[in-house]
Amino acid sequence: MAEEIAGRGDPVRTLELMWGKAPAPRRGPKSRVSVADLVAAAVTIADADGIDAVSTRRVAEAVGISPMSFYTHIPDKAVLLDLMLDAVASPPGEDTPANPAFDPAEWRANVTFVARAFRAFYLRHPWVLQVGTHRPVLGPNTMRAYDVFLSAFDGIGLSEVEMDLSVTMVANYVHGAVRDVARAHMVKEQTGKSDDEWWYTIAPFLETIDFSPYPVANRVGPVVGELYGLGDPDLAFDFGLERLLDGLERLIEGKASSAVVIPPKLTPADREGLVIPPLTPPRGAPNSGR
Amino acid sequence: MAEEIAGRGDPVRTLELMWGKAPAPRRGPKSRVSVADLVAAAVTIADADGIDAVSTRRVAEAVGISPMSFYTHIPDKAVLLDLMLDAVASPPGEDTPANPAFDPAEWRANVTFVARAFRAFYLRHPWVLQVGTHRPVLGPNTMRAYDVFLSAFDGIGLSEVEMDLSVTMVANYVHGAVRDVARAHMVKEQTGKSDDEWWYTIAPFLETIDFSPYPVANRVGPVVGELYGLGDPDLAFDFGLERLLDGLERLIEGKASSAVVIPPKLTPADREGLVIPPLTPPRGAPNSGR
DNA sequence: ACCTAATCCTGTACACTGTAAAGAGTATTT
DNA sequence: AAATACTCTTTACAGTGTACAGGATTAGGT
Repeated sequence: MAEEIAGRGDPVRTLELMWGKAPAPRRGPKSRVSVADLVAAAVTIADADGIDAVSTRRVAEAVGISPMSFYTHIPDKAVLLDLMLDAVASPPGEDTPANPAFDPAEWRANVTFVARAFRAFYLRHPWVLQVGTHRPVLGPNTMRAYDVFLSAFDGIGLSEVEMDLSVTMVANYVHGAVRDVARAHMVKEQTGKSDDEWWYTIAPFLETIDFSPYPVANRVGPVVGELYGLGDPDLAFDFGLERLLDGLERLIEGKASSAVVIPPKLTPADREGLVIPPLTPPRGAPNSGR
Repeated sequence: MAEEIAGRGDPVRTLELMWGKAPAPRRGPKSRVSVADLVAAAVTIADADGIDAVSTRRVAEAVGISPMSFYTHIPDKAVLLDLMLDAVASPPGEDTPANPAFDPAEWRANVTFVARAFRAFYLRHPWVLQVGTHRPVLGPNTMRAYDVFLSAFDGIGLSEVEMDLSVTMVANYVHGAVRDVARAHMVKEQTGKSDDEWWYTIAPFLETIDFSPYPVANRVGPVVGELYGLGDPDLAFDFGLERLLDGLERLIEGKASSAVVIPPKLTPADREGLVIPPLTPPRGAPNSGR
């Protein structure tokens, strides 16, 4: 019942493993398995049976070593989760060109594209939504995804800070919006019960309840329900995305003349010379440019 | 390692417990504890020590019964999670008036208010973010929160469907945006390590890495880092919210003349007469109207 | 060739988890 | 008084992450 949270292991050790920069062992027997093998096995399990099917024992068994041998290669389960997140952020078979050609004139289409790709990524690996990451996963694949994401906002008149904030905004929105759909998918697979069946199961009970204390919901709910049945996640996603794009457009239009939106409140400059990577890389990768 | 997902127990039983409509027992000894006691204890534990500290044994012990007696009152741990979510959605001490007076003329302020309140709710109960809900929590408190949320969008020229979509959009955005902050809080409390320390720990390693394959990120990252240090979550939140509001404003402005935005694609009308509650109540409550 | 140190792999063990099963005690209905 | 329905308890099982100790294998230093 340890909760699934990545980013708790020794951060440097995690990064070393993620970038393949762990110092090569000088003595001792050759490993029968590699870290990549373990991570790949874990991802396979997670894709198939969900994140709670990923146990150190099962991963070890999948690659053919004994349970405790897992810890020879990966110090923690938390580290495994980090490695899984970066591994899945850009599937090997679907590499993207080094610099995706985003025409700034088509920025709405570009942002829509990366947002949809990001969403598709979550739907392909829904377990990612269940892994809480309280630190950015600074792995190569995640960085790549962040770079592509950022590129969609490049050259359209936004400052660097605004670009980062915009990526964060869209990524956050996508993350929030995809939850319901992804979970619905998972539940359908696991329990075989669709949303419709669930509603019909509880409908008799709901009829016994007085909804008058919730007047607005009571007015809106039935209308929405009749028009869209039990909800159209794709519609909801596009609706929100369009609003976001309109909001961005207004920002871009107003940039030329209007006041600066982001106040540059400098922090004490004792960080000079320090390599500070991006603040909030998206968790996972858009499967962009195919 | 069972994953924390609510909404898996018998839905009707869950609803009965949530609305206090479980049939009163006709015989047998009086209960020493109530469902509300158990839920309250569980929430206390979650608030204090995080969601993975909430075990059936610990909850039972907290109310003074033996571990298995838990199951006399609550069928599942999944049901407990649902009950916790609705219980926390509107703390007893902070009740709101039945109809919060939202002046439609001030809709931007109103939406900002509910969004901020929603965000504050997550920061007060960060464990809510770790509980995956694949079904809406149709409890009284959650309904109330949804109703208040909806009210902020009422009377400003949006259709019912657009109101629902707008609430969903804002709720999704807030959910996504609050993750990092909430987790940072939790980690700070649990490990005593702040984001800054984490960055300084990994900085030496990061300097050994070639970031040139990520040109845009490599350009944006340092600028953002220098201006805002390790990130200003409040700023990022407000930035995204302002864009959202601008997008909504454009929608509202264009409503009078322009074409209908939402195509009314009717589903087969075999749902007539069925009471269909709101599609996607927000998970948790804005602490609105104080 | 030997010894030592580093490394991989393994078995055992512990404290947890959710909860199934069975039974003991208690209050109400018949 | 007997049957019933309910609360609460004990025991038990299959899982989990991982600490610890030891055995097997390789390379470097002598």
